Amino acid sequence: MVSDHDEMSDSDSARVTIKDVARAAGVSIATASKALNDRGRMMVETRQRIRDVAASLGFMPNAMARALVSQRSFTIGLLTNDTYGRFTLPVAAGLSEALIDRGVSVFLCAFEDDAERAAINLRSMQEKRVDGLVIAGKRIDRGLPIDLPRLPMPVVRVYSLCRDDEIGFVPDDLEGARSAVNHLIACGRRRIAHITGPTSFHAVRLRAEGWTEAVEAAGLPLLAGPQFGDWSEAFGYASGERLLTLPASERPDGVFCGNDQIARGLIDALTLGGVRVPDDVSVVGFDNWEVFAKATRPPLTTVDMGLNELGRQAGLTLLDLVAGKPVVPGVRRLACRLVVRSSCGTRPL
Amino acid sequence: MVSDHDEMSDSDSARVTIKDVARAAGVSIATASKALNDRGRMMVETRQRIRDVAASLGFMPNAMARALVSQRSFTIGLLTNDTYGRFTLPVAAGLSEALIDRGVSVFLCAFEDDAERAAINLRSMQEKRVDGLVIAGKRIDRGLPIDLPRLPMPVVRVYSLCRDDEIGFVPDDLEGARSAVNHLIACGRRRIAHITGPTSFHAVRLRAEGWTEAVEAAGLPLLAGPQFGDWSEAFGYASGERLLTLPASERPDGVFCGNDQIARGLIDALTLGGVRVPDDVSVVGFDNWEVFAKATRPPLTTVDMGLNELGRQAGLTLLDLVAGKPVVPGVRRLACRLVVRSSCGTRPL
DNA sequence: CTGAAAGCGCTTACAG
DNA sequence: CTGAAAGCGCTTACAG
Repeated sequence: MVSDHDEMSDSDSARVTIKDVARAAGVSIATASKALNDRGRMMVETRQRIRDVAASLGFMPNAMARALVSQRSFTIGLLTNDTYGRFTLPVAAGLSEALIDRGVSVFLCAFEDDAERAAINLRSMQEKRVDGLVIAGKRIDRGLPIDLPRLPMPVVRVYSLCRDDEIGFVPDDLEGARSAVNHLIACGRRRIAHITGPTSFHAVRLRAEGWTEAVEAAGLPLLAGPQFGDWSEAFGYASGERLLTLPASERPDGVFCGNDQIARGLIDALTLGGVRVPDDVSVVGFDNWEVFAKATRPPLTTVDMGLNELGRQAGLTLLDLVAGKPVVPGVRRLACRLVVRSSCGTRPL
Repeated sequence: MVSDHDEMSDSDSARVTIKDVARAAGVSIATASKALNDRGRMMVETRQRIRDVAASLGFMPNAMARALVSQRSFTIGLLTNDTYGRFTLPVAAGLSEALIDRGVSVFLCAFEDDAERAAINLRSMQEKRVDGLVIAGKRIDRGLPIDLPRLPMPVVRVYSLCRDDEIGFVPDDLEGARSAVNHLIACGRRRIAHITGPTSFHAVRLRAEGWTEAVEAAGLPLLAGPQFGDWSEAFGYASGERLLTLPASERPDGVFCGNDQIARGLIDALTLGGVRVPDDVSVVGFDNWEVFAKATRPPLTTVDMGLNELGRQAGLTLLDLVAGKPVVPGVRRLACRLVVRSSCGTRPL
């Protein structure tokens, strides 16, 4: 049987309270509190002695007691419907990293798109008195399947739909797309196609717009326009097979794909059909999902959305809000970053 | 400026305390508490009236106050060094789903293999008085980069090294491997190879053992023995190219791969070399990482480790421990499940 | 410079 | 059946 944790020795830190520290140091509780929190004025030796005693006793302040009086729990909730964390995980990593240094911990509430579970999680966060909420989604044009009835705490959104009076962080898809296309152009490509996901996604429309703008700005042809499909490797593969049926003169020499999976499928089909990447066709992806991007043959040049940074910024902004600092509402579009690998060949200097 | 959350109306639920409920219902605080917690004896009408009042006021009990007196925070910590969540995310999903129904929330503490950050997170969990800790890793033969100095709360491990006197949950790699090989045999394969990760992983050794046992039990040849390499698609691809150089008679007709990425690379190389999967060679993977397994051409038959269930069980066991129930120490190996897709052909009935 | 007291929002014996 | 009181572990004015 396992019960180590309740056969406590005297040094059991969880049970040491500030009262024990005060007694051991021969001071009052109030003084102990002040010494440990570096507040008020007192003799340096007294302060140091109290701290030494606390350390030797293994004292750890009870955050819940502290929260009760300070009305700050030093916790926040991360609500997401992205259970498998394709987007949320990098966001969560950036978020907690930024917050842990400030003593705040994050509750992870992930639920499939199930309104009831969402409500349970939300209620739980309210009872636990989180200082704020980060709401993270898996697309920028959808909210979560809960309405948030005037929550009594600040909310920040990440990679999710965001009303004008709310605060949100999303990647700058438009600029990311432009940089992908400009890279293809810099690599000497002139016939640049765009193969991407379903038009119902706002991200798809933004990326297509970026493609259009950059292609037109360079005075190049828009070819057949963006090819919309779904986000899968299978669609990329099918698109590749279609390109193979084109006469070589009508084939694009560069393809900007809406995500890495499409790019992967496309490259596989081209390779199998004897078209060389990047020699014959350059390909750029979107997402920098490393497990895909690095494993593609050749490794994929792709656009990184900076999800980590999105999480970090969201966390810091939420903290500002909690502290009562004024924050301008609206959505922030954070810069994407092109990660160059080998699928476009070398950019001429 | 955004500050909705502090322009509170009277119905602001976060500020409604049990005192408000008691006053509005015309009873004492103690009575209100009893009514809301369904404890003690009292007139049903009184109880109901108090509840109605609480509901109409939007009362939500302050979990921290409650925790302070009950000495139970109804939170647990999930400590992991698997920042990108390949393993931890399914575990976390299973864990929180099992716990949310019991009112317990989970703190996510992910850190790269960085002892200092680990220590900060651990300390934070202790100050927040989590009821217990789940420690999740990314391999079954390594602990986290922290030593856990006799923690004052129960600990359960998932997908991580586990001492005999601790409690841990891991997948049954041995049996999972056997079931993969037996499936190949049932599909009529006789020359079954094993291509897998580095021998330094205990999981690799267990899976190789399962392969050996199942192959020998069927009276089939062990061929060249397991081919150890790394976990990458690139290694799978190189292995496929090597198989292509073999005379057809010496080629395996079935391959059990140590993970899905190796299987993916292998299949790509075979396909490119004109060897058909599953017609000429059947392939089974390990992990059921859906984004890979489903996108492979053909879709991959593979072993699912049941990480969700691992998380669920870990959560429930941790709750037992918290409740003081005796739990037999040691590591539990949970069954894996073969997910049949198309990479092995049809199993003859 | 230090301490006694009140209070954060609850629950739990214990009286009535 | 109901309520007054003590207490969970802290912090924060406020006195001394």
